[in-house]
Amino acid sequence: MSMPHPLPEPLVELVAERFRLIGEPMRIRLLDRLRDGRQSVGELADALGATQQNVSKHLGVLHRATIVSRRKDGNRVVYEIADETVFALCELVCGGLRQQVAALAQILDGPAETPGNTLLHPEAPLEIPR
Amino acid sequence: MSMPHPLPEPLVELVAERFRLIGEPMRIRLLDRLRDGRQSVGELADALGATQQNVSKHLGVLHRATIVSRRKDGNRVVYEIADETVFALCELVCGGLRQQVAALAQILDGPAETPGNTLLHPEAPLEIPR
DNA sequence: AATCTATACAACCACGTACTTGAGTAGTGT
DNA sequence: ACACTACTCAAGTACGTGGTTGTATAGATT
Repeated sequence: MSMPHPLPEPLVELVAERFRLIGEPMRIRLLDRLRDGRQSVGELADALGATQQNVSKHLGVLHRATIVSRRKDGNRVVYEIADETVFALCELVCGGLRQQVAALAQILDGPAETPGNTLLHPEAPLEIPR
Repeated sequence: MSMPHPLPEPLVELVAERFRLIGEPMRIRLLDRLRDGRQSVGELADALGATQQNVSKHLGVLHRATIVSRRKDGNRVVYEIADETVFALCELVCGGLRQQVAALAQILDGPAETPGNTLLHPEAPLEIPR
């Protein structure tokens, strides 16, 4: 399950788009809300205090990317998570952030000798002054 | 190792920024090249056929986000991956893409009855016509 | 010292896109 | 048939940012 190494250009583009797609606060909020199960546009709009149009637009984007699925239910349109991997992605990112703040905290507290810490770059003299 | 559920707003912002950061073709190319080990700005610029300034700029962004680390080596500045999780992220994304094309292929080949396929939304009548 | 190389920084432009506002279209109920 | 609700689509605006060009600085070379 590994990627080709000199990452072929089209793949680069695809992956970038995917990340860019998720890298939007409103869309992350929507996905987070959808963890509670399928919900309609209006429900999501109310919950997030956003306009119905804006929510609809963002859901459209997520749908076109097959990250959420769409279902008509009478009058309303109900969206649902279609690609669960997004949450795994978020978990990973959060984990990375956690590691960074942990590394920072450790620096502030004191150098307690914990090797293998390549996160954060406090190897002092490496910084370039101006 | 789970995230808080009603994702707090600041976290939403942080995560989004992280994704947006990686969701840039040039930066993905740079990270991909750095898998071969530490490299200087010039080397990367040559390898990618990009201007030195542009590469430097993007590396600066990645550095500020602590995704790469920076080291002065004589005349040159050498960059290196600092947060390996980015590759895990790419793997996950690629996996997701793979699943999607697999699902698509399956639809094209014929409905061979493989349940649990929530990716892609070919549950026909759910689409909204115009 | 003078020059060459490698890099970062600043200003600029062009383009994409998030959000708003306004209009159109299904479906529901009276 | 009419009104109401829920949603999508389209146009307009504002802002962020990727790429270019030009310049400044640090280190190596002669």
